[in-house]
Amino acid sequence: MAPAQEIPKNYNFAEVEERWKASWKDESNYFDPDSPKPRFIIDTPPPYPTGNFHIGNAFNWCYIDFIARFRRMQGYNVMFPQGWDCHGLPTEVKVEETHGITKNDVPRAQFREMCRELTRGNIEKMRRTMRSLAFSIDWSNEYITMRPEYYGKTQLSFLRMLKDGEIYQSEHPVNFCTRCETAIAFAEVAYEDRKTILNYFDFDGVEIATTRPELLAACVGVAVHPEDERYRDLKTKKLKVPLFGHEVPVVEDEAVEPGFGSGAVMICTFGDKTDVHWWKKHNLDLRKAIDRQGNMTVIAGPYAGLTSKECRERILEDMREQGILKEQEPLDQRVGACWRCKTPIEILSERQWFVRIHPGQILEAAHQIDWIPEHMFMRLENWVQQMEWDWCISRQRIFATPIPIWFCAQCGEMILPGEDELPVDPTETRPSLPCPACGSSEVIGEEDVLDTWMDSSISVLNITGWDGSGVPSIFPAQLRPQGHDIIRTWAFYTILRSMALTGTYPWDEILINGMVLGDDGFKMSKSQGNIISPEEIMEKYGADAFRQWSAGGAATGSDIMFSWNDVVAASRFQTKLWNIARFVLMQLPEKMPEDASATALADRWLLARLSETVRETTVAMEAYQFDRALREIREFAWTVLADNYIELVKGRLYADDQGRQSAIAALYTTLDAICRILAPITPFYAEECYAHLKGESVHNQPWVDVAYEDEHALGQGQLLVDVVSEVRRYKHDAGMALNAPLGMVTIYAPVGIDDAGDAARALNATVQWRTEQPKLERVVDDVSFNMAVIGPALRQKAKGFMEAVRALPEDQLLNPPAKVLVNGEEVEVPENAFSLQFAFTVEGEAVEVLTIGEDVIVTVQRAA
RNA sequence: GGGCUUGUGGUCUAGCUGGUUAUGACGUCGCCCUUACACGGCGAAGAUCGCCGGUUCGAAUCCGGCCAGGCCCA
Repeated sequence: MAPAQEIPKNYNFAEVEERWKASWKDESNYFDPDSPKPRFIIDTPPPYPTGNFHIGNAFNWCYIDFIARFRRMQGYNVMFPQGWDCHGLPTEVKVEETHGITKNDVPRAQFREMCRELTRGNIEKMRRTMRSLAFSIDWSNEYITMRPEYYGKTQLSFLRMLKDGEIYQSEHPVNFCTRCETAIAFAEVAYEDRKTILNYFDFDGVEIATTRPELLAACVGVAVHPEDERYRDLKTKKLKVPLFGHEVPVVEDEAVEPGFGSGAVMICTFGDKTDVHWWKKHNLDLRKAIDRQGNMTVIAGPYAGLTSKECRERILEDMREQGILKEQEPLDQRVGACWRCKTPIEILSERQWFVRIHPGQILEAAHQIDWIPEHMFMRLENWVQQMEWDWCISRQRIFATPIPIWFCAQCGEMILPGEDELPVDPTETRPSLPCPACGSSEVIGEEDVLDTWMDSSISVLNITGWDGSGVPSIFPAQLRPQGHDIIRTWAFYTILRSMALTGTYPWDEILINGMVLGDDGFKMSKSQGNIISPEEIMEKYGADAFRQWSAGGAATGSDIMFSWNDVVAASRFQTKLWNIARFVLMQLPEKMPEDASATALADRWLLARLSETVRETTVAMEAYQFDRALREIREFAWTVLADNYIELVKGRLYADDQGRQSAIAALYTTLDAICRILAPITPFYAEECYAHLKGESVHNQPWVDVAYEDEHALGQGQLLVDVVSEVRRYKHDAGMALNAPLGMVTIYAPVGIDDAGDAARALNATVQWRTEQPKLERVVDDVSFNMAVIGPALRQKAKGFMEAVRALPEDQLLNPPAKVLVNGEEVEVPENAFSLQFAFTVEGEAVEVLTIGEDVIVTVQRAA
């Protein structure tokens, strides 16, 4: 314990946080694979290494750190790993930007190395922010998806699923970004509102409305509603496509809306998802009019080589010339666009790799997981139920995990590497054996790479030590924390792959956090100008204040608005708490006596309240209700400990009599406990305070266990506190300073109370506790009813009953009858149905009368 | 258009398995620099709990409709 004079007057968060950050050891947070303790494995999100650990990440990680620290103190063997989801387009784009090249200007291997280099630097920047925020990450379990040991596992998982028939390649329509020149999954399609033009034109005698005339060359049919009278004669006819001249069938489909446009729809391969649907259903031809770069193909005839936009204009011009363009009108529509570059996506038919989706199996697994909050499960359910086709996992990019496959140049046979050869890059190396089918050694390496979700969806398999041989012994993990924005991606894909590779669900619980909004209530974005970085907050108020905002800013699961107010309030709480701690430390002796115990009423009351607080906080932490936990702690520390208790016992502490030992014992226990229950939320503050108190690290302490049951202390202590605050209020109202001498205060309470002189010193008055009735005249002033008793007991008779009681004469109210008459019916008076409020009249001397609750009366006789 | 979700004093927020005067913070006003703290203490004002209807003795809380916002999707 540090001597009082060594305790600085002000809490300097910057100095304290810097000092502890430098002295904490990574090893204290390592998961111990050999530990007999129950394990708690957290499948933490691997962020994309942008170099900027933003406030949304920081908020998410605060939750994780609260849990990790709390569980460690509770005796769990916690794994809090840190992953980095490196692959992907943004890094490729950034590299192209900074080097002033395009990815095709340099060899693939060189381009990858440039991406790796950028990523390494970005990861380092983000690690620094994470350390400043005091996240107790297990750095021995860090994984980086671009490293061979990780993407080798991605490849292994690919081969396993390929062998199991869960992965296949096929020519199928896929969402395609013509700017990025890659296929993308539905999860990567962002929808945007756009204005477009609906063009009406003559299609071999039938009026057709389309927003995409450039796809005319890809027209493979015309659809009408089966009951549409206008097109009755068309049914079996073929129509000739204008400008191009090829013939297409007319098909009937219920899904055609007769009211929209002309009621006849042109089917192209492919304008939108509905086209894909009809194309499959009616078994139509495939005509590819747009290529991977977004240019028109040879089937577009004279328009070949044009961009789709140029083609559209030219076709409309030609239609106008031929007099078949009837009308044009503006139309609002939602357009699918690449989530990264916002280019409208095309649906192209491409040879791609797919993962099979089994909706039933995924939902069954998802049902075995506890979703917090519960309703987030529905988001997954809705997504799974409306999946239309399998997950396209191949990408035409460079910085990603290679698909570990070759094709025989002679016979086309697929050649797989041995699992012990992984990782491989089939564009750089050759298979170790010749083609098993024809013996040729001429091979073509697959150039396509894997969707990055193929990397990140095995995060939990990676941290639990999956090596391809069945289910890891520490699988499934205990918890997956993540945001609700990636339920349909990361959560969904992880469940899918866990089922495919281990046959079981990946985690016991999934905790979904909300999104962080700017202090203006809008999503943080550059264009909105409302971005606030964790660094900016830490610089002004420190990491602990930021962490308190994370804990207390919103209920778990709901979106949270950033608020400087809350951060300032958090910082003030730390200042207050620092002063409390300083006061306590100054009172404590050099060495705490072994046998010190709390005996006085107020001291026992404090411990009983502390016990309640610890119980509530523990329940809240276990349920991930960090806002509730923090509220409990603040309420206890500020109101109960500082405003009530310390004010009450100050006199006793100064007086240096025998009661001082009792108070010191209570304060010591309490400060120790506060440090510990606060440790998961404000690790720096708790550590600093605990160091002064005990000279040890609070993070090595077990979670608080103070079961202090004392019903009497709880009730009587509360009465003592209420009396003191009531008399203080009286002093305040009378215009007296709170420490002004008051004279005589007499408290008439039903039970005898020994307050060890605390009330007298706190009020600067002579205080007498009496159990007899005061010699005052009192009259019944009002009746208050206990609805919690009356409601269930009397139901619809409640109203009449209350009227009947109010009407009783005073003597009957004081001695209530067993029954009262309600609408001519005798109704029994339930126990504790009502209580009386009294008004007092003063006799003789000038005595002020205060009442507390129902049966405590305080008289104040002011000094002359 | 569909699914989920939210709507509480000036601002943000708790409560929402129904029970008398609705939580806390910031802000506002008044008094107080009492030897831990003025980043403090003691008080005060301020809310028809989005609107309408229903269930109930009793609704911020349950049900239905409407209005407004958010997220995800078509």
